Amino acid sequence: MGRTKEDHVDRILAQWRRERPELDVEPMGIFGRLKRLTTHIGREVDAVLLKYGLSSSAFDVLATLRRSGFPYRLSPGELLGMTMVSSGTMTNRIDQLEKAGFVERLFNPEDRRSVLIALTEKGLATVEEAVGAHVANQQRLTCNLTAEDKADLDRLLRKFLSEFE
Amino acid sequence: MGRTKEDHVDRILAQWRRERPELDVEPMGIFGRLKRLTTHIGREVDAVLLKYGLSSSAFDVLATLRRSGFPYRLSPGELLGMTMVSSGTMTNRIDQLEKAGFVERLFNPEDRRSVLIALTEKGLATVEEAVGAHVANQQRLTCNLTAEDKADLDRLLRKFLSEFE
DNA sequence: ACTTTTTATCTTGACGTCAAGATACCTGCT
DNA sequence: AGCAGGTATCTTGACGTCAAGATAAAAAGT
Repeated sequence: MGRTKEDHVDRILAQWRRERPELDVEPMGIFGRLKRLTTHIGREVDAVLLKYGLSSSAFDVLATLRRSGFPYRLSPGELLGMTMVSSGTMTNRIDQLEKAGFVERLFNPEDRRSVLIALTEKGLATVEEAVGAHVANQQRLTCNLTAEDKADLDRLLRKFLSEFE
Repeated sequence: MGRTKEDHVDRILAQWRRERPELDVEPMGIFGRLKRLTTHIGREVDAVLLKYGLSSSAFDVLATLRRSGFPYRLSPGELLGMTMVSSGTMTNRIDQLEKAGFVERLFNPEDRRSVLIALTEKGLATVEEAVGAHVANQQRLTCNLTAEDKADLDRLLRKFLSEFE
C-alpha cells in the first residue's frame, strides 16, 4: 500500500503526539509544511535573482513597475498597495534601487507631496531578463507536480488565502 | 457556474499576460499565493504568541525543547538540525531566551565544546500554555477548509516539499 | 484667509536573519 | 606525546523588515 515516506514534519508531529496526545496536530502539519516549503522556495528564487544582481525584495519592486505597463512609473503609495510591506520598507527598497541605478525618482509638479518611481533603461533591461529566468525557475520547481496537482494546489491555496484578503 | 472571485494574485497574473503574453504564469500564481498566505499566517501566529511574551522564533526553540521530551534539554547543534536557521541565528535566539529566563545553558562536563540548552520552570510553563493556544489558533485558521480540503492540501504540500528535503 | 484634518513620503531605532570567520575543544594518526 | 584535522559554538558586520512618528503639502471646514 504505497505508504508515503516519513518526512521532517511527520517526525515533529510524532513527538507532539507522544508528549501532548490530546492536541489535534493535523493543522500543525499543514502549517509546518507551508513554512518549510516557503523557506526552500525562497532560497531557490534568491539564487536565480542573484545572477541579475537582485534580491527578491528588489525584484518585487522592479517587477511591479514593469507589469504596470508603459511608461513603467508608479508612486511609492501605489507600490505600497501592491506589495504587503510597510512604508519604511518601501522607502528603503526604493533608496537601494535608486542607488543601484535601477529606478529614479521623478517629482510630480502637480502634487509636491508625491513622487513617481520610474524604471531606468538599466532597470527595464534587467527586469526583462530577470523575469524570464524567474518564470523558468518557477516552472523547474513545479515540474514534479502533475498538471492536476498544480490545479488542485492552486485552487486550495486560493480558497485558504481568501480567508485573509 | 460558481466562478471564483478574482483575487490579488489574479490581478498580478492578468498584468503579466498583457505585458508579456509569452510567459506561462501558472506556476507564478501558485508561488504568489503561497507567499501571501505565509505572510498572513505569520501575522496571525505572531499575534497569539505575543500574548505569552514570545516571538515565533522564540516559540520555535521552546517548542522544540518541549517536544523532545523530559528533561527538555538539547544541545545548540541539535536545535540547529531541527530548525532551518543558521548557527549565528540559533546563538542569538538562545541568548534572548536565556536573558528572558526561559532557558538556561548547562555545561557538559564530558565535552567542554558543547553545552545543553534546558527549559527552565518558567520556560516549560510558558510553552505548555502557548502551544495549546497556538494549536487552537491553527484550528481556527483552517476551519473554513473542509476535512477533504485539509487532507488534499497536506498531501500536495508534502509532495511539493519532498522535492527539497 | 486661516486653521484643521488628511494624505504622501521619509526617518529612526530596534529586531531577526545570514554568511563568514573566530575560538575552543576533541579525536585520531603518527 | 604531539600535531592535524574535525567538531561545537559563538562573534561580527551587513541587510531587510517593521512600528511609530516626523515632515511636508494638499484639501476641507469655518
